Amino acid sequence: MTVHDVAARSGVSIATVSRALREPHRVSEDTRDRVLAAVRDLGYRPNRAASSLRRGRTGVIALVVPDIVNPYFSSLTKGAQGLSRERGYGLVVVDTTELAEVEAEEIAALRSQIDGIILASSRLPDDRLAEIMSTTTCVLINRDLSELGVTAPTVTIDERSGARTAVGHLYELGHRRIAYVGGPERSWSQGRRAHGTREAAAELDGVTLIDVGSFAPDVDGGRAAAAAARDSGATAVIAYNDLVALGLLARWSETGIRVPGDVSLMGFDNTFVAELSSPRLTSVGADLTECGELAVELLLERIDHHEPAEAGLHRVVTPRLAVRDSTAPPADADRG
Amino acid sequence: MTVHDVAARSGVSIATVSRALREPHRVSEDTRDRVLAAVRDLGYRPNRAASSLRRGRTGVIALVVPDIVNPYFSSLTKGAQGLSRERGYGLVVVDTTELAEVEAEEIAALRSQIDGIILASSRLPDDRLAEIMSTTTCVLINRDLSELGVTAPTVTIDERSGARTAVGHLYELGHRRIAYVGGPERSWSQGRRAHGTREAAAELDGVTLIDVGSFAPDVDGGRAAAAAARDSGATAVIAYNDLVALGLLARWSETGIRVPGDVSLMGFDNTFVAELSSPRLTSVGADLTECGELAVELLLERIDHHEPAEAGLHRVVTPRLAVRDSTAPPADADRG
DNA sequence: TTGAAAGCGCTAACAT
DNA sequence: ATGTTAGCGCTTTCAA
Repeated sequence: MTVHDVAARSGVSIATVSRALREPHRVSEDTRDRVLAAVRDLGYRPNRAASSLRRGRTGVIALVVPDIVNPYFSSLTKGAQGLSRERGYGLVVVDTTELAEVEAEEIAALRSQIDGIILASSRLPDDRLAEIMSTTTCVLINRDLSELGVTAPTVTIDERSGARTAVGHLYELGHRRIAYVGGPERSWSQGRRAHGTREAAAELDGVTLIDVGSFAPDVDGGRAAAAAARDSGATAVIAYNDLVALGLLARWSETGIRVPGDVSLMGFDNTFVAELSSPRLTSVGADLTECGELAVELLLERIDHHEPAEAGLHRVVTPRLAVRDSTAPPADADRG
Repeated sequence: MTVHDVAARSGVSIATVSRALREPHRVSEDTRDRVLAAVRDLGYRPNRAASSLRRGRTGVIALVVPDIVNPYFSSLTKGAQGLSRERGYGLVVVDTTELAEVEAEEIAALRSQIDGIILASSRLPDDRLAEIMSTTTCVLINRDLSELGVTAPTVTIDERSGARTAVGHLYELGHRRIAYVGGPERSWSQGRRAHGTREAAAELDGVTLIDVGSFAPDVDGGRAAAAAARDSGATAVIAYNDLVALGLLARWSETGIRVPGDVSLMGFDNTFVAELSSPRLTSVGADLTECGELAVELLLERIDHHEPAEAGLHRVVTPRLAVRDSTAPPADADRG
């Protein structure tokens, strides 16, 4: 099935077939109808390879994530996939298994074969990333190179706002002694979240924030932090993410500590795992599906309208609070 | 960067450049070295669109899944992605959001633009699927059309074996009254798992299996089934999948029923969520990453060696038991 | 072992 | 409004 078949069937030239498909308005209504009818009848689909070769565009974009099994990234992927499909673009997903080398290699391999790349939570150092940004059409998620003078389209989550929301929620419940169980020190989100909680606590009357330290960003990290978090004497604990919170919850439940009876607990990210436990986790997080969509939108804007990597191509997503069952007023609330 | 640049730099014709890359053995060692050096120096990468157009192959395969956020499918995706990358193929991921229509439409759109498709847990009816199989290079995961006379490459999980393993594990612990909380009636896995548990129970001395009914395959389904499962009087419960098990666990914990103290609990699939709870879930499941890899392997075999859709292109993966903390001997074990 | 040349299917100038 | 035509970059006969 080629343009020739369609042309023959509808009695026009192949150029008209191509036009009827790509620029319908540049063709008379009559011919257009005939061509489109032939297209339908024959089940014709333009050959993407030929089109790509000629146009210099592939109609494919890539999404690079550290770990697709992580619900954070699979949600992002879902959003990106949905919108790119809607816009007629193919989405190639690359899982780097958290390895910066794999990421760099894949980006290099993909660069010339696709129209653009979305890099989610890149594990690459700033300088390598800046270099890539200058030679590739791409959008960053969870990364901001503006301090480096590199102005790239980005989707970021306002982690500080999220941290404030988390602390504020606990404050309003009556908590004054709050612990924060941190994630990996080098993590971008961890920096923002730790800073945000500290800052929010400092601005609130009589709130003490205890930093429990850095832990692995998974259930085991949470389990490892459980004792220290409890010993901090806090009436409420904020975990680096939902998985860490679940780890805390699991370990505490094994040692007889009740949530929210003895201590309130909050997660970050509000992924679906927050709904899995008992009590269900109160969590604050951005709509990751939306983040994925925004990234695609930004990228396609840049691709379709040939927009340069100007400033203004930023989207900041504000995390929202999902109150569930793991937070409640502190036990001594009515006494205090 | 084109073949011409490389040709010029290494003093050969473009044909030789192409050969040095695609059929190294058909080029003298000397020239080959020179060409490859030029390739490296220039950072040349063959243009995929041009190559595709000429060869009639795209070097891209697609993976179609109902829901990428479901850990079952994200694990599958991870495996498929890893192997296809290793083999030099791009992987386009499509999330159908559980909609058969979207699935059908996407398959039609992709068909001519890629080398093959992997359909995971297709939501399409048998006849539609059979039709697709006959006109497309593809591999099925979790589906078997052989009863329909359609012989397609498939990766299936031996659900019956898994069910036997689950029942056997509980039997050995001393359980004799076992309940099964089923998933959606129309689900392929549900049929096999329900049947397998029933069968295994029938073969074991004095085991009663109670079918609690069909529920949604998620946490809410588990919560909804909690009372009925408990009222069945079983000393152990097998859930349709890990999420359902987690729902049972959560609801029970809220109503004062202890696991495994009062009742043992097993999940299916052994996804990462089984590690999230307290107690951690004993679960039986196949290595989904491996299933994804197998599917890619099967598909590439078919693509690369032009193998017809012969029988023999089947892989059956046997689920393995992961014993964690949610199963233990029944409370009256030493009394009985 | 290497080179010359045809063309994969499409799009976009250019011509009518 | 429509047709003619020249390639996009590569692979692959065919010839040398």
